[in-house]
Amino acid sequence: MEQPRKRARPGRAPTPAGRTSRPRQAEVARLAGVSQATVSLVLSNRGDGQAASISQETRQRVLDAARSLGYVPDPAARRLAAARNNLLGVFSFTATFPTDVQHSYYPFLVGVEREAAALGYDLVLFTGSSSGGSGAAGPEALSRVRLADGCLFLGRHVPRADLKRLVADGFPVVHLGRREELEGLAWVGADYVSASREVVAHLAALGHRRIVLVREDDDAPASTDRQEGFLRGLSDAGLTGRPDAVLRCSDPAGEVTAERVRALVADGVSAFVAEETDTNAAWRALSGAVREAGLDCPGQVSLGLLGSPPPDLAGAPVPMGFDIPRPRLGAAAVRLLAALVAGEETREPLVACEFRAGETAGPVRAAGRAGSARQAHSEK
Amino acid sequence: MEQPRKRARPGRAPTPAGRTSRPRQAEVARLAGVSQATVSLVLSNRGDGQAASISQETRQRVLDAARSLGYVPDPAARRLAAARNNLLGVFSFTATFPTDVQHSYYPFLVGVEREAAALGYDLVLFTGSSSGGSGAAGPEALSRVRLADGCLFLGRHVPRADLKRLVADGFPVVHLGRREELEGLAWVGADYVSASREVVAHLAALGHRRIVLVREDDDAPASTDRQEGFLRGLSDAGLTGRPDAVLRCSDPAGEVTAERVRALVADGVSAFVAEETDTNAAWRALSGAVREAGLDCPGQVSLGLLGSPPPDLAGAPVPMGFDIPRPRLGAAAVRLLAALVAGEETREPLVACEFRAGETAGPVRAAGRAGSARQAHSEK
DNA sequence: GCGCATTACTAATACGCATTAACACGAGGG
DNA sequence: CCCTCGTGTTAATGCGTATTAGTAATGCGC
Repeated sequence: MEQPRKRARPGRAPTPAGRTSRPRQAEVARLAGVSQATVSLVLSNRGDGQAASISQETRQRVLDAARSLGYVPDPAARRLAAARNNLLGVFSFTATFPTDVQHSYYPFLVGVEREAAALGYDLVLFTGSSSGGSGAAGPEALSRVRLADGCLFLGRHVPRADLKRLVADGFPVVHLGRREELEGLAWVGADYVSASREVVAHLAALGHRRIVLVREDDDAPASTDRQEGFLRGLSDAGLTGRPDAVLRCSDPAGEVTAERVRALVADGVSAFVAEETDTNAAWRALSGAVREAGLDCPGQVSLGLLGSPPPDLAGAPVPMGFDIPRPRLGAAAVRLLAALVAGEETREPLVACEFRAGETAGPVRAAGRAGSARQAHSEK
Repeated sequence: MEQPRKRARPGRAPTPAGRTSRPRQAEVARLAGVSQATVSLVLSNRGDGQAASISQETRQRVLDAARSLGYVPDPAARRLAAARNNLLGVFSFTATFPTDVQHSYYPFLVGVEREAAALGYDLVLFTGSSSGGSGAAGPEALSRVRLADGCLFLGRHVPRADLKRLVADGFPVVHLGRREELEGLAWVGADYVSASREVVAHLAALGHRRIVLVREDDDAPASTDRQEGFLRGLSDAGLTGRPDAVLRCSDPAGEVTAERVRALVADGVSAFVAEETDTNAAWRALSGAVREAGLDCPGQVSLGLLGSPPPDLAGAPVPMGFDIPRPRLGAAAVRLLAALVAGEETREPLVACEFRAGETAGPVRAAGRAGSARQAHSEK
């Protein structure tokens, strides 16, 4: 009668609150007349496969009970119990849905969503800029992602330190966009090298012998890659890259003038390609200059854009070039992440771009010969 | 010494796996020479506030220990213990990120994300089409949303039955877009009535005495609301609504012709407003007819559009009217949902639209007095 | 000095699920 | 008839944290 240690149990109040709590495995178990453990066994084996010694009948009873109660496993508990919860995180340090749609990750998310759905994952969007919740945007912010099985990071503003920490802890992380500086960080990116190379190859196939790349004065990997692809494309086609094949300018609008273009054309250049950047300054300058110079675009001069056309194209001919398959990039990132979560060691970092024929490239005209370029055209 | 029941402890293997375990509160506690509970207390009170009786010294020791070990709380455990997971679901029966950006929920999501972040919630995106997770796309799909603390539904294709079920179970649900048919379902919508009223008020203030609403033959609440607001606006301004103030047509393009518009203007009508629909047929017909009739828009006739301008405006003057504040709608939905989750009973269904001055409305010209069409043109 | 309030902290849960040793029950095998 | 297997199910645990009852220690008033 002395109840040795019955100290009016501490811990939590019997019922958290008035909240009509969602059903737990325990409730499902009660309804099905089995134990909670059985429910867990049945539900985790759901896929069918090697039923771990649960009779068909029991299994069915449990499934029925679960459905009728609308049971859904608690992701947190699931995760805590060292399992997985079929949740993939998506984290961007800037807003994922910025007001300025132009800079959004939307196209990526299209692919991310589709692929995640296909692979059976749901997406948790961690709101990175959140100053809300508990505390500042300190380590807390990034540590929340651990609720998911793995996390996809968008943008280049992800704090290095936190990322490193996650990677070091063995948390599955994939960065969307090239990011080689961080050892062990998985990432996916577009293959600008091959794509640029392909563009050059197409121009070469159209008969162009002198092609000039207009790029900005910038050492981002995206720029470097394009240049590398461009040069490789040239050498593939047996066009030794003359030093003036690359026009690197800090002020495209000022440097790529109609005169200059005309001069280059007179010198034998028959095609130009511009790198793609945020502003697409190179492309704008180039296409503007060509128009101003009174050159017929697909006719006398071919143009290429190493990337997607600017959104404000509006009537202008679609440039030949390549499209960055953003949705596919997103999908690839998800696939990679899923593989990491599953413990596999897949590597699939680069996604191919799609060649876009466009309307700004055509065969070299025989009539378009120029002064010192006579030899170049002699084969016509 | 006989160890009554020491059954070689079941449960999990001593160490889950190779996972490099991050420090736990227990380790911090050991280092600081206190109990785990103390660590929890110190760390959860982080913000400062009313220190729950922990001495400055201990507090500091714990904080130091935590920092030196690089402790980060495990969100899964945190949420498990707190009996909520700070997750809000977002469910759309069509893909959340459709390829066709035009029809996307993007503008809403902008607000949803921002508000969720501000309130300290993360977002779980459920895809209706998703066959993923653990089950088919059947009733299972909708039941998955229960994994969040509450859920936001987008679009009008949400199956009634399932929604009803969720509501009946007391699961916090908010529908984005008016939805009154379902008892007990919380929703947020735009206040078309007030906005339409305001548009009319503006026109009245500019001196317009005869205003005509062009609407399609459709009984959607959105249409009805606009008409109601229009009529109220008229009566506010003391302009008794003549029966012919509303032009309801099943084929706007065919019915709203240049002739008809000219006739109406001749009859004294100085302003037209069109309702907004998917196709904006009414607006297109109206503005086309006015142009065709050779009427100067802000000068001889004022036009209004009860909604957002069509995306393909391209150079045409921005119509006067109102904008549906989609981001704010999203934000309001999140606020409402958060309130429901917290057990509050807030009601904030209608969000005000923003009046847009545009360029298609101007004061009535003194010369534009009615009578016959002759006068209307005489000032030319 | 004895109650009583206050302060500083700890012990003991509980959260919901996965996991696994252990048990119950028959079916053969010797 | 006992013992070994196999099969189906359960009891008991742990994951890492939050919470609360409880304890020890101190201070205060009379």
